[in-house]
Amino acid sequence: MDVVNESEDTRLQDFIRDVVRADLASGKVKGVVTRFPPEPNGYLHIGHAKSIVLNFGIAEEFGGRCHLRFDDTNPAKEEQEYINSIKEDVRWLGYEWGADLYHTSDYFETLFEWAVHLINHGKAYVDDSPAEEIRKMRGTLTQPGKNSPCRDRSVQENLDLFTAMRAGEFAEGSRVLRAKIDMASGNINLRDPVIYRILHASHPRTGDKWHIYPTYDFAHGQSDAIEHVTHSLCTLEFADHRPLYEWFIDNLPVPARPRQYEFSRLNISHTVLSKRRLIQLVNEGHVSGWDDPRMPTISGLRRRGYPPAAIRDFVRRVGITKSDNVIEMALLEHCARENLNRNAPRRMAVLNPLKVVIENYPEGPGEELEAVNNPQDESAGTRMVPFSREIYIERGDFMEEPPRKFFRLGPGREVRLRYAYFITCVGVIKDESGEVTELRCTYDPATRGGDAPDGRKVRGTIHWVSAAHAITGQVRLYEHLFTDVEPGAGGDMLDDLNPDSLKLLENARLEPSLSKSKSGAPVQFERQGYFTRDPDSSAEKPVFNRTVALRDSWAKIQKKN
RNA sequence: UGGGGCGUAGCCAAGCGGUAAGGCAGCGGGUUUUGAUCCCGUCAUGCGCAGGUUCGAAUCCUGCCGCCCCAGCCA
Repeated sequence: MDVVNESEDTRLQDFIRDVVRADLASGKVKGVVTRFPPEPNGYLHIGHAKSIVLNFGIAEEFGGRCHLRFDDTNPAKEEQEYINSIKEDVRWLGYEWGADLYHTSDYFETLFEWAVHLINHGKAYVDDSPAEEIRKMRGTLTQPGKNSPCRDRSVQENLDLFTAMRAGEFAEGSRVLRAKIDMASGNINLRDPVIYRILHASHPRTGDKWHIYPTYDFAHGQSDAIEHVTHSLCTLEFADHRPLYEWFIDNLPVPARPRQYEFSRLNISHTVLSKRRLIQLVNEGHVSGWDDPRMPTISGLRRRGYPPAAIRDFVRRVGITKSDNVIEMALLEHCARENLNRNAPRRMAVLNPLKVVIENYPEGPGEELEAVNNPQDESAGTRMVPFSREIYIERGDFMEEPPRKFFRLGPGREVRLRYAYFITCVGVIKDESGEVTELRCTYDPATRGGDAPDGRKVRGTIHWVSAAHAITGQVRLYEHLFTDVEPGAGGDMLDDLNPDSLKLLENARLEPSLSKSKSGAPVQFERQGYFTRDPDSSAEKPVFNRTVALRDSWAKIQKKN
């Protein structure tokens, strides 16, 4: 394979990479530096993955580096727990920041000096107005704001007040420092934005050292400058902040001039990706936690069994643009299947067991039959699977009155047991209520391994597991968390919760080799889907989560009729 | 009624004045010891709408229309 051509073919194209290439080509920047700047106040979700893959990906592609920077300017809502989970998730996604781990709080002292610099140049002032008053004076979207009565304080008075603010001499919320820009600007962010507020909260990293904390706007661009970030990539809602970002860069003695570029955030059908709504799902108990396999969080996807490579592939396929979008969940699922098809070893598992007795098969321990581990990967080899007179098959693989095109088992019908024998159904046993409790079958010893020497064909091949050898486990089948493409579009997202998003199967019968499977490792249950062992598993009872079902054209045919 | 952003197929998305890439979904067919995978075919006389410039326009100009974001001492 021609490696050079391959990398050409897969070269990613988007407006941000265009800018990076141009800046590198013109010599505007000598190397590219990006950053992923999460606020440690929640768990990462797949929307963050888009940003992570973009930022770390660009650094990788252009031989630069990507910083991991915790944007920890608000001690009121940030916690160490989140810092830990974020690091774990970024690593799991396949990225490493090396020595480039930073915190905005590392720059608090510099930021303070720069605020003083602004005051000294008459470009910032302390405002004593209550929050409510400041809000009123800000004006509206269509009407200009009004100048605060504090706007023309002397430099000295501002300095004294700001110093006292730092010393913790004022009550929380009693005063703020504002940049003096333009109360009549059409851009509300320029109407004398608050850049420091009083917060008597203990910070996870700086403890009780500070009583004032910079706002996002006053911290972000300057942090980028301090770190010599060249391309500061963020989502569209920050586009309005860019003039402010640049105003600080223009008015402060910063060591570099980073540039901000905005792209649209990721949206996915049948789920929600806003921090607020994710928190609500967790806090109100609609899911078991941040890592519930139905959650679009990185930890949820991990527990669900999504390979990190599939997530990277997904966000790359989605692309980077400035248009609003809602990506169909089907694309994410496709990426998972494509990866798992290549990598997941195959096993047999009967989710809804129905006992089958093979009347002409000898009693006793049975035999072992060879099964292929992965038809897509010869190097995965084969394994031996025990077979005996009593087995379990899937209830859904038998119908007493099969409709047209049903290729599986029915009275008098013959099917192939995968890697085993052809069997024919010769009897159906039911209980008083009429429910089928057992099937009686005969097998053809000549079809051992699954091939008929006489060339006889069967339409169906079904999976099975030896009753005496099977281990019993719990299987969790997941569906979309929401029934609606856009949850909450019609009001409350809770109205759109899918009542069937989790189905528990307590009595699944698993091929014995499954007792050895490791949590997180993918496995395909033949004819059903991709699964992974859940950490809830116990020694006696393994638990498997369904990552994604196999495509099912039979279900599609049934739906049509 | 202010400022910013965006409109190419059901969902994404290339395209940068020379006659609409690709992926997902869908549909049709072939192979198959997974109704899986894989393979083949099909899917925009059309690029929000209306004018204009040009030999030629999704690309340039003008005017409309629609959608998203902004009035936290959140990020």
